Order: sequence, then C-alpha cells, then structure tokens
Amino acid sequence: MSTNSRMSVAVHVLAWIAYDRRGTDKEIATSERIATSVNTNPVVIRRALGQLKAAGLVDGSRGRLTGWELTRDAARITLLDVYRAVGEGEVFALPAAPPDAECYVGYGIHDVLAGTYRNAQQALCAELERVTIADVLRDALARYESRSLA
Amino acid sequence: MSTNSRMSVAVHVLAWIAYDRRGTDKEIATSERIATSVNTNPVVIRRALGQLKAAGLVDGSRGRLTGWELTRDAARITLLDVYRAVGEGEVFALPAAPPDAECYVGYGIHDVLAGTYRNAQQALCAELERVTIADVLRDALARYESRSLA
DNA sequence: TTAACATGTAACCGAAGCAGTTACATAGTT
DNA sequence: AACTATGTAACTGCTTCGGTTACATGTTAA
Repeated sequence: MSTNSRMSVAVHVLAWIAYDRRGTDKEIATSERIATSVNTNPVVIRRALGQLKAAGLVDGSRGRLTGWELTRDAARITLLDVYRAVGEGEVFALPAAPPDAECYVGYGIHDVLAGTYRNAQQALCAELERVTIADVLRDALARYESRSLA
Repeated sequence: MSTNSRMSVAVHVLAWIAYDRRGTDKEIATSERIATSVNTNPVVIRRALGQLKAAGLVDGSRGRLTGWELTRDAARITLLDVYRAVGEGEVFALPAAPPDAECYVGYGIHDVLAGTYRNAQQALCAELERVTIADVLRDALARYESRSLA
C-alpha cells in the first residue's frame, strides 16, 4: 500500500510525552528533543504535534520551558484516536475514472466496493481502538528493560 | 493513506470475467474489452491480469479469440485472495530511520508498533476474506437491475 | 503457412505525496 | 528586553501511481 509513517511518528511522540521523566532529568517535551528520539527533523515533529493538538490530544504553547502535555491520561488515548488525528484516509481507493455505466458490472461495482471497504476499514479501526498509548509505552519500556541480553 | 486503486481494478476485472455472457453477445474477455468497462487503458488491465495470473486466479493465453477465464468458481475467490494477488503491502509503515536506541521509548517502540499493526492488518484481512467475487458480482448486478428509478 | 489478433513488457510522462531541510516571523517566559 | 520554542511557508529529492506508446512474442483461424 502507499503508506506513510505519520501514524508511527505520532504514536512515538505521544508515548514520549507520556513517559514520566520527573524522576530523571526533568526533560521538557520540545519538538527538538522528541525529534532526537524519533530520529528525524523537529519540523516533522511539529507537524505531527500540530495535528495532535488540532485533535485535542495534546496541548502546548510557544513560550520557553513550557513543553507539550497530553490532555488526558495515556490510558485513555487509543491508537484509533491517533489514526483519526493524523488524518489517514481510507485504506482502499476507487479508480479516479468512473466505470462504464452501460456495463452490467461497471454500473454498480464502485458502490459495492465502497461498502465492502467500509466494513474492512471498520474492522481495522476496531482493532486500533483496543490499544492505548499507555499500552504502547508499557510494552516499549518492557523491551528496554529486558535488552542487553545479547 | 497512500492508497492505490489496484485492488479495485483487480476486483472489477474478476467480476467482469465471472459474469456469464453466454446468453448475450458471447463477448470474449480481452484486456481491451475489460478496459472499456473499467474505463482505463488496456495495459493497466494487463498488468492486473498478470498479477492475478501469477497468483493462479485467472488463466489466459496469447492467442486470438481465447479470452481470460477464472481458474475456479467465483464463489471460491475471496477479496483476500485478490488483496494478496495484487501485492498490497502493509497498511502502516514505520519510519525509515530507526529511533534513538538510547531512548527509553525509542529503543523498543518499533517492535511494539509492528506487533500492533500486524493485529490490525489481520482484522482487515479477515473481513476481506468474508467477501467473494461472486458476492461482488451479485450485488453489482442487483444495482444494475434496480437502476433507472430516477 | 500466413494473416490476424492479443498478450507481455519496456520505456516514458506528468501528477501527487512524502520526508527532510532551511528560514523566519510570532508568541509566550523569565 | 532577551530568550526560547512554535507555526508555517517554501523548496528539494525521492518514490509511486496511472496512463500511454511502441513493439516483440505467441497463439489461433483460415
């Protein structure tokens, strides 16, 4: 599929913010710092944060020493929320050109496909809804802890 | 999502071939004729047929007056078969650049995401598997029959 | 055997989307 | 007022897609 990586970036960003750093170095969540963890450019992070902010998942201001915050508990942000926030469209696309409406098959097939795609998409979304940012963070940290057994 | 229309084209092609034209004009299934129904270029159809043939869903030769055929009943070809035949990859992608392995979050997040994506993708595929080409054809024809009520 | 027909495939085009980057105006803090 | 970080525009290189032309190859029918 075509597929961009915005979903992955957005989840990473949220998990990074969700991680409680009060014990460590009191690192404020800036696009710069997050970009280091994601290994990309700060602007890419700002674009992601912009979408997440528009969706009401995070909040932040321009001032110094501010830092981004989640607007609610990480356990209450699902990957479906993120999926919608980053504006991912449909998984399947119909051809731009409409089929031959004179053809027995062509006449209605786009509508039929659209319905089928809707069901498939819904199944996908239902699965995304079962996972939260808290889940992702927990699993990621678990992997970090159990590393270095190599 | 990125999203191409190959899936849609392939399903259209299969439904077109599945439609029994013995009663009508005995139209042989050529890339040219199918292209008319799909409203695209014959080469696009040939590319699709090439993938479907490689997947063993259709068969055809170069000769004249041959025509493409399904290798099995339309009721036994699922949209999941088609999905795999057209080589659609994963719905979600991870960033090309690996995250910062020193970061508590970055270290394991790609693996975590990959697992989640796998589950979501599986849900999608399960839904596609429930629909066959025969289903699509039946529904499309039903729409054709009940048209012109406008 | 030969003419007709249809496929397979390479090659190219324009359009679109994406990630990355630079640059800079703007806004909020200290 | 100085500092800091965001928001955003603009540009780049890369990739993919659908569409198109062109042509060699293979198969059938006459």
